[in-house]
Amino acid sequence: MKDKKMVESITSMDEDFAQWYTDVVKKAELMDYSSVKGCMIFLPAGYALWENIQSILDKRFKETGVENVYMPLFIPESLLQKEKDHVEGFAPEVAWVTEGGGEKLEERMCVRPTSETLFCDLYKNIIHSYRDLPKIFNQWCSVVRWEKTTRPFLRSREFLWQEGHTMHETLEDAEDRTVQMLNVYADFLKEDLAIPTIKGRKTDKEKFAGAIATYTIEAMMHDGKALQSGTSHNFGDGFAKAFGIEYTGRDNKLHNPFQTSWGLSTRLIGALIMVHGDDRGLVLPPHIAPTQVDVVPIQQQKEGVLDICHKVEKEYLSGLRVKVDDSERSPGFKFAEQEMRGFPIRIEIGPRDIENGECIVVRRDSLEKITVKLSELKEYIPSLLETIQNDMYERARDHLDHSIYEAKDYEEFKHLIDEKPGFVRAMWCGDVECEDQIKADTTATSRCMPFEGNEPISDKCICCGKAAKHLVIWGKAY
RNA sequence: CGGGGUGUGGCUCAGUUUGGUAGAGCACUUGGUUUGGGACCAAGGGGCCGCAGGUUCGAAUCCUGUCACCCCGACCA
Repeated sequence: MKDKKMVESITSMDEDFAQWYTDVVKKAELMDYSSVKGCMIFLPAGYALWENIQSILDKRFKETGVENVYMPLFIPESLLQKEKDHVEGFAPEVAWVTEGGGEKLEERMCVRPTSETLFCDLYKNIIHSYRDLPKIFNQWCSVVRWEKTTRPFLRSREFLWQEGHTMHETLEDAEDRTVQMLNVYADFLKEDLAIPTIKGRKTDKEKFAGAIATYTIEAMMHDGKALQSGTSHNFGDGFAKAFGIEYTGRDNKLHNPFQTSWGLSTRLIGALIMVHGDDRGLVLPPHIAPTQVDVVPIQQQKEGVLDICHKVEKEYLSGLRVKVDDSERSPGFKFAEQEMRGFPIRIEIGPRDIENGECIVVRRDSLEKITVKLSELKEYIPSLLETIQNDMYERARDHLDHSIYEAKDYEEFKHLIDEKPGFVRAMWCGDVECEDQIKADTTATSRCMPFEGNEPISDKCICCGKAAKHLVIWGKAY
C-alpha cells in the first residue's frame, strides 16, 4: 500500500469522497474528459452500463404500453417560449444556435434541454379525438444544459437520458401514469441496480418548471448525500392550453388533454458508483454488470489451463456475461483490474485447481474467496450472482435506513444536518421562506415529502414554529 | 458567476524561488526469464515545456496578456 503505484491509484473514500469518485470513474475507464468543458466521453465500460440500463428499462417501459419515438435536436425560440414557467426555468441554461450554413438564422434555435415543447407541438397535430388518447411516447436521446459547474455523470453539459411524454383524457389518468412511471423507476433501481430509494413529492420550490406536481425517487450515496435519481411530472393541462392542444371528447365538446413527463439519465451511473463502490473501485450489481464473471487463468502458458477457462466460459457458464482474461498481465494485476472495474465474480483457475477439479470463486462485493468444484459451477454461479445482487441491495438498504434521523426542533435539526451524514425527517409549514431559510442556514434542501412513513412528528414547522403541513425529508444533495 | 488550483513525452509529476544542452516513474516497442495479489532484466522509441507578446547574448524558468481544464461554492437531472 505504501509504494508509489498504490498512492497514485484510488484515493480512500474516507479521506476525500469527491476525489475517490473522480479516481474511480477514471481508473475504471468509464469516461474521459473531452476538449469541450462539461462534455464527457463515455468509454466502452461506461457506455456498456448505459446500454444495460437502457435495455432493461426499455423493456419495463414497453410492458406498460410505452412507444419510442425520436424528436429533433433543435427547438425554435418561439416554441420554447409558449409556456411561461417553463421558459423561465430553462432559459438560463440553454445553448443557442444562431447560424447555419454560414448564414444567420431568421430565428435562433436552442439545443433541447428537454422536449416538452416539441412533444406539445407534435401532439397538437395528432390528437383530435378522445380516441387518439392516451399517447404514451418516449425517446432515448441526449440533452444539453449549459451548467456552470460540471462533474462526470453527475452533472455534464450534455447528458444521455430518456424522456417520456404522455397525453391523457383526464387528470386522474395523467396522475395514474405519473405515479406508475415513478414506480417503474423505483422498482428498476431496487431490483436491477440494487439501489433503495425514497419515493415522494417535491415541494413547489423544487418541482419542475411548468408542472403541477413533481414526484421523485431520492437515493442516498455512501457519503450520506442525496441524489435525485428519477423524476415524474404531472403537468395538468397547462402546456396543452399554452400550445392549443384540443380534442373532441365523448361529449362532443372540445377539451384540453392532461400531460405527464418522466425522465432518468446517465446520472444514475454516478449513483451506482457512489452507492456500491469501495476503496478498490467499482462494485457492480450483477444485473447490469457488462461482465458478470471474470475468469483469471493462473500460469496460463501451462498446457490445458486456457482450455479449461474457455470450457468454463462456453460450457458451464453459457448464457452469462463471462470474460476470460488471457492477456499477458500477471495474475495480481488482473485481480486488481477486476476489482477496479467492479465485475461481480472472479474465478481463478490454475494447474493446482485443475488437478483437484476445482477453482477459486471470489465475490467482488464481500471479497470472500470460495473453493468450488468445476462440476458445480453451472449451478453455483447463477445463484451466487443473485445472492450478490440481493446482498448489495440489503447493504444499501441498511445504510439508508440507518442514516435517516428525526428532528423535533431547529437546534437539533441543524446539529443533525451538520454532524450526521444522511437525511433528516422534520415537519414543515409549506412556506418557501422556510425552505430558503433552512438552505441558507444548513445548505440542506427539501428532498421530498415521502409517500410512506409520513406520520407527523409534531404539529409545528421546524423552522418558523407555525402550524406544520407536511413531513419533509431534508438532506444535502448532489 | 465567485473562490482556489493546475497547464512540461500517452499518464502522474520534478525542474521555475536564484534564466545557461529538457528530466524521473509509469505506460509503449523488442528480446528473454516469470505467473495463486498490481513480476523482473536488458535494449529502444517518443516533448515547439497550453498559446501570444515582451525583457535578455540566452526563457520551461522573469513580465504582460490570453486560453483551457480540475476542485469547492450559488443554480440544476
